[in-house]
Amino acid sequence: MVDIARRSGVAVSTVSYVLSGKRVVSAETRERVQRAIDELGFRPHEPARALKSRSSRAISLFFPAARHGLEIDSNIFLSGVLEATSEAGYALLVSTATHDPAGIVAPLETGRADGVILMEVRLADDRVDRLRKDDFPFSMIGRCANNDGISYVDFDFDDAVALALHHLHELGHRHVALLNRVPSVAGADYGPTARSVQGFERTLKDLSMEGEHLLCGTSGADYIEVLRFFERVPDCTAAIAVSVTYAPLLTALRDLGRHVPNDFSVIAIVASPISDLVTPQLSTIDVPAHEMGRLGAEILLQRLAEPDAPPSQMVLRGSLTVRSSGPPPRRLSSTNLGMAPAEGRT
Amino acid sequence: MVDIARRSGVAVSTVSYVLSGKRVVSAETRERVQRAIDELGFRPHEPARALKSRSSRAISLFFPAARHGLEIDSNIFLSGVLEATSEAGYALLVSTATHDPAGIVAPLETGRADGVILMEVRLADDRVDRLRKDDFPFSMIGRCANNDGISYVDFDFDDAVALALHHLHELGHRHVALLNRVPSVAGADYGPTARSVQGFERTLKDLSMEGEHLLCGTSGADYIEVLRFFERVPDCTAAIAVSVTYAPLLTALRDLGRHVPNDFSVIAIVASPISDLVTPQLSTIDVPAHEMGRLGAEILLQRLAEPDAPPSQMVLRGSLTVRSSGPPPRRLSSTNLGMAPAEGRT
DNA sequence: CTGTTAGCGCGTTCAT
DNA sequence: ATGAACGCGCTAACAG
Repeated sequence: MVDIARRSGVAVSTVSYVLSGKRVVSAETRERVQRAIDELGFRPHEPARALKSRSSRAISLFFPAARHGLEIDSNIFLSGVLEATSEAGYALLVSTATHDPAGIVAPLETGRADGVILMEVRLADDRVDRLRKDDFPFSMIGRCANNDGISYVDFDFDDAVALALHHLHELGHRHVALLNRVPSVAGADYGPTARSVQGFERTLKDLSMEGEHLLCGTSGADYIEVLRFFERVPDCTAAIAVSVTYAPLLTALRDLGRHVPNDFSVIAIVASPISDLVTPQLSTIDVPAHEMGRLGAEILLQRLAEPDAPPSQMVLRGSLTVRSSGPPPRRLSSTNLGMAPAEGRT
Repeated sequence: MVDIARRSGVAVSTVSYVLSGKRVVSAETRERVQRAIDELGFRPHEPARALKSRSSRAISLFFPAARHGLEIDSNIFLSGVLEATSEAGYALLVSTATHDPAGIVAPLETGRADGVILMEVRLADDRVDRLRKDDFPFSMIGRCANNDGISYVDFDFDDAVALALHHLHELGHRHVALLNRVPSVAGADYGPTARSVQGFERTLKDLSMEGEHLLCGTSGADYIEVLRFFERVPDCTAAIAVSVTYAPLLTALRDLGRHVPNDFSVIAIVASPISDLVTPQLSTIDVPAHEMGRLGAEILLQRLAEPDAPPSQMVLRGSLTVRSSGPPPRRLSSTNLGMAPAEGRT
């Protein structure tokens, strides 16, 4: 910087002001300085800037997939976060911390990041308590039971399941399963699981339907549990699959000889572009993961810009996309083991 | 730091040395200093450390998924990278830069990162030229045509396709399609595409088989192209699907009434844990994405530690996992449109 | 084995 | 509209 000051015949402070724009600089000198900057290929040194200004212009994202490899959705969230941060000129750090509260504040305490975005938020989350204690800036993709003063974006799983259930009811189903991931993935009181069950039970009652809640793993042979279940409960003619649980479900149904969608209906709740990867194509409720990532970052950046502004809290609702997959559902009744969706229970 | 020096009755430099371990400190004073650190909850300020030591202890990963949302694999690579960096005490920055060479050097030039990991490497890559020009430390997940002096990990797509083709030949297939993603995703001369085609054509010749190379998109209705193809070429009884192309393929086959694996064989080349999500379960060649991410980071970190060490260059080979999906392949010949795998062409 | 001290590159206050 | 000078928190000589 001293080089470029000399080269353009000004003081270093003037160079700084040209860079930051925090003081009026005459058009002429500004241009002269700018030329020197371009010619020397000068780039301001971030750590020095951060040291002096006490702001790293970076935020840290707690990234779940670092631990359990199957969170294919988190990718989409990440792309949204990245879009927002880079537009705002912020760098994005991904942190590998677990749910341990000490890990989550490390980037903040060491001055690596100005704020943190949390994912996989639990209804009662130690990390949130820790961040609140020192009033660190953060936002959440997801939400707790008590969210006073916290900015977050969340998806309305309660509503999504209700929506799915209504659709299945219209198709004639009267006995439906809800599949959630095993708690090991996101902890015991994981918001989406809790709230999807809530919506499930309420709507079952409203529509006088029967239903079962199933927790299942996704790797390897976990599908056998699912298979056993549907073997035991043949009346169950449809399922709502949250996230990657569609995989064990579809494998189990295939092994049971139940054809989707002719013999069995499935609605998957998945991050939006991933629904294109599911085969056979299923009706889905798409989680706008990219947008949620973007919003999650934006509300944090806003809080960094105006610390005293009121928190942004939003819950996004999903909408149903009906896909007709494969041949139209004319019945091939002789080959069926299960019930036909159009008939329901007798 | 001056506080903790006073509190433990030593000089600030001693505190620094306790922290870094770069000088021998007597067990007694070390413990005294450490106690003060713990009591005051002191954490060294990273930007200051970086300013003085000219090292950010951070590396930057160029993350493809920021642009096109469907690279579900990149997640797995990321988790591997994250594992290695965090173990080494490095922070991980994800960069949203495109293939533009200016973007890739930004974190290096501003002192935000000490090195860069590249993904989606092209056979001739501008970014690589740029990094080489200023001798910036970097590693690649993937490789160029000319890799002199560069550390990289890559997957042997040539070998993988050859392996798949041999297996299909043993099953009796004589006409096979290779599906790659459209070039728009990764650029015109994308290594995996080029090398998979290479392995395909060589092995076709070796085994006297016929084959076709197909580029396809994955979103929405792209599968129709694939459907048209297999309608036009009914002799083709098997396919090798690279990455997410399995989705349009399976959808097309289903719409054509060709049952997998009874009427048609598919081998997918996918990042390893993702193969569990594919329904129906397919025989796969798994790309060890997590391990590749880990290695990609490790070879960069090693280069940062010993700049003069020879570069590490590794090409990982895949192995075939045969999955029997659904009912055993007894033939239901009346319902078939296509050829049976066990019979091949007549 | 430990203390003293001079910057690292930038932002910013105070002067002019 | 511009310059001079100090210090952010830490590291690494150099001295003892």
